[in-house]
Amino acid sequence: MSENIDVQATVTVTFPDGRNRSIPSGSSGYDIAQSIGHSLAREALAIRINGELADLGTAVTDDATVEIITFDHPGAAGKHIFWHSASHIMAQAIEELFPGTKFGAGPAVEQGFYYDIASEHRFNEEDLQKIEQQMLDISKRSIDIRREEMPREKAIAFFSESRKDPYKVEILQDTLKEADSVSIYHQGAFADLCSGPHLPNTSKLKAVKLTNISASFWRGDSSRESMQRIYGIAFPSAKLLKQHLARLEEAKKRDHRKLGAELELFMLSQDVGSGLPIWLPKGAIIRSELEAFLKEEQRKRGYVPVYTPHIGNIDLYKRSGHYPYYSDSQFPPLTYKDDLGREEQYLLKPMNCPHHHLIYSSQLRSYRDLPIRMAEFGTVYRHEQSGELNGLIRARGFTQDDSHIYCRPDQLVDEICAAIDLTKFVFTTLGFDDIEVRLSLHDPENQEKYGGTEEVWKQAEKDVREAADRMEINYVIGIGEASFYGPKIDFIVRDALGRKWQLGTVQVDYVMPERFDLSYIGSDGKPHRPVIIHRAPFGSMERFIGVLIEHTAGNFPLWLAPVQVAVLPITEEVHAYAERVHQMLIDNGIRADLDIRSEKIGKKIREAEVGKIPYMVIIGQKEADSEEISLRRHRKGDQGSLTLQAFKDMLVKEVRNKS
RNA sequence: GCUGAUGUAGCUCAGUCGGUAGAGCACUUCCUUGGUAAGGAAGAGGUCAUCGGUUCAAGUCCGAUCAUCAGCUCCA
Repeated sequence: MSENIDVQATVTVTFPDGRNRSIPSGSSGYDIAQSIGHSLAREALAIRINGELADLGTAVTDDATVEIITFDHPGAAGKHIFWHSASHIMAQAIEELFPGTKFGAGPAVEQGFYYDIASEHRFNEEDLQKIEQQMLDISKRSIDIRREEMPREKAIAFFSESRKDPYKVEILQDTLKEADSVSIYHQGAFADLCSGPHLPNTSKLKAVKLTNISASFWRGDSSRESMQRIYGIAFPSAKLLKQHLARLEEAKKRDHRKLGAELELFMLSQDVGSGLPIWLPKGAIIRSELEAFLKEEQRKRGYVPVYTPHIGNIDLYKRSGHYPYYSDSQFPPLTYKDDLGREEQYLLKPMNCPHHHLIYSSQLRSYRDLPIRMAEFGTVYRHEQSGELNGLIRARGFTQDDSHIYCRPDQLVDEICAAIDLTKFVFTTLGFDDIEVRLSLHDPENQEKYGGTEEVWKQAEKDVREAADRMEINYVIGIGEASFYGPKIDFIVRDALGRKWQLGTVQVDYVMPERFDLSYIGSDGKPHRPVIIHRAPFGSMERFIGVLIEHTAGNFPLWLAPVQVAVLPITEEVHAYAERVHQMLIDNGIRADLDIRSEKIGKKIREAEVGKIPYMVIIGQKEADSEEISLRRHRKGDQGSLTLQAFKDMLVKEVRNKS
C-alpha cells in the first residue's frame, strides 16, 4: 500500500471487536467479508451497518461500524434472515407448483419459518415433499435476490395488477398506510412485499424440511378468512438439518405425556373427561413433595393456610367481575332448584380469589394485622377449548399454589419483592435456570378491557416495575398481557418442543379490594383500602410438574423421585438380608422398593434403570456376609461398596439438600 | 372452537386387492438361583374408538360423532 492513496475514496469500517479497516468507498458487505477471509465471505448472509441490518450487497459509503452476519450469528439475526428468505423461496416454489395461490404473511419464527397462503387446493404431506424438492431446485438455479424500493402507490398497482395478490394490497393499504416508500424483493419471477433484509442468492439454501400444515386466520382474526399455514425450517447445510431433526427426536422422548405414562405418574381418561388429569401413585408422590416443600417455605415466610370449597355461588363471580371475563372458558353453572321453585346457581370455581377475599372481609382488620398472606393449594376448573389441551401443561382441572397477600399501600413494593424472592427460590431449588421474566402490563389502547381507572393502573405498574428493578431481575415487557385486574410479573419457561409456558406469577390488584369493599382500620382510626397481591410460584401443580418432567427428562432429583432406591437381591439366600436393608431405608424415610422376583440381576437392574430410579442396591452373598451394600447409580453405573450406615447418611443428606 | 393428521391387545406397532386378527414388550403359571441394562417354556389377553351406511361379506370403502396430536385463537 502506498502512502498517498486517495483519502476521498476510502472509508473506515469498525468491527464489533474494535478493530477497523480502510476499504474503498462503495464496497458491499460481501466485499468487506471477502477482505477478511474467503470462508467468511462464503458464510456471509447479510450485514449490519451502524446497528441496522441490511442486504449483503448494500454499499458502504461512509465510515461505519459493520458486522458481517452469518447463520450462526449470536442473537439469531442470521437464522432469522435465512429463514425469512427460505419462506420467500417456499412461496416461489408453491407459486411454481400451484399457480394462482395467494400469499398472506411469511415471517421467520423462532424455529424456522411459515407462510400463510390461500388456495383452493388443500395442501397435504405429499405436497410438502414436492415443495421441498422445488425449493432445492430454486436453490440450484442460484437466483439473485434483488431489492427494489418503490413508492407505496406504485407497489399497490404492482400487487393488484401484475402479482394479483389481494393480501399484499391490503397490507399496503392498511398496515403500511403511513409509508411513502416500500421495498419489494424479487427472485426470478417471484416478488414479495418485504422490508428485508434477505439472502443475496437462493443458492445459500441447502437443506429444508417442511414440518407441518395448519390453519390460521388472516391477520390472526378469527372473523377473517382461514388460511393454510405451512411451517418449515431450513439450513445452509444438510448436516445442520440432520442435527436439528435429531434434536427434535430427543425432545419428543422428553415429552411429559410420554414420560408421564411410561413412569406411571399420571393418566388421562375419556371416562373422566378430557383435560382432567388423574395422579397415579408415583406422580402423587412428586406432587405431595413439592406441596410440602412450598408449604414449609411459606410457613417460614409468614403465610397462613386456608381451605375453600370447590364451588361457589355464581353471584360471587359476578361481584368479582371474573364472570364476564371468563364466561367462555367456564364449565356451565350448576343449577339447583328447591321445593319452592327458587333457583340457585353455582360455578365450579375458576379461581380462588373471591373465596379468599371473603375470608379477609370476615373480620375487621387493623393496619397492624397487615400484611395477611393467605395460601391454599386451590383446585380450579376452566373449560378450555378442546384444541388447547396438552397433558398436564394445559388442563381443565388444575391446582394453583395460590396465595393472596392483603397489604397496606406502603407495604406493597416490599411484599412484591418478597413474592418474587420466593418464586426465584422455588425455581432455583428445582434447577430451572433459564427463565424468561415478563412484566405484563395493560394496553392503554384498550382500557375498556380492564377493571379500574387509569390512575390505579399507573400506580400498580409503577410499583411492579420498582419491585422488579429492586430484585434485579431481567425482564421483557408484555403490553396487553396484564390480567383484567392488574399488571403481573410472569415467569415463563419452555417445554421440550420449545413452546413457552407461564409458570409462576406475581400480580398486583387494586381492583378487587374496591369490588369486595375490603378495608382495614388505619392508625388514624379511619377505614382504608388494602392492596392485593396474587401470586403462585409454581403456577399450577399440573403444569409445573409437566414442565419439570420435560426439564429433567424424568430423572428427578432424589427428594422428588417416586422410588428413591431399588433393593435388588441376587439370590433367594440373601432375601432376608435384603429385607433388612429395605426396612432400614423405609424406617429412615427413604422410598425404597424391594425386588424379590426370581429374575436375573441384569434384568432387575435394567428395569430399575428404565424406571429412572436414582439408586440401586445390589445384594449378593458377599454383601450379606460383610453387612454392606453394593451401590449402583442411575445412568452412572457401579459405585462400589458402602456400609449401610454410610449409605443411609448419604441418602438423608442428599434428600435434605434437595440436590 | 377452527384446519389437518391419527385412532387395531395394558404399551409400541404390523395387517397386501374387502373374505371375521398378528408380532414384540408387559401380564399369569412353571422351570431356572443367576454379580451390575432383557434366562427359558407355556398360557391368557381384541365389540379393530363409537354410531350409521355401501356390500353376500368391512379393521380395510363412505359419512357422522368422540378422543388424541400439530398449529391457529386463548390461558396457570
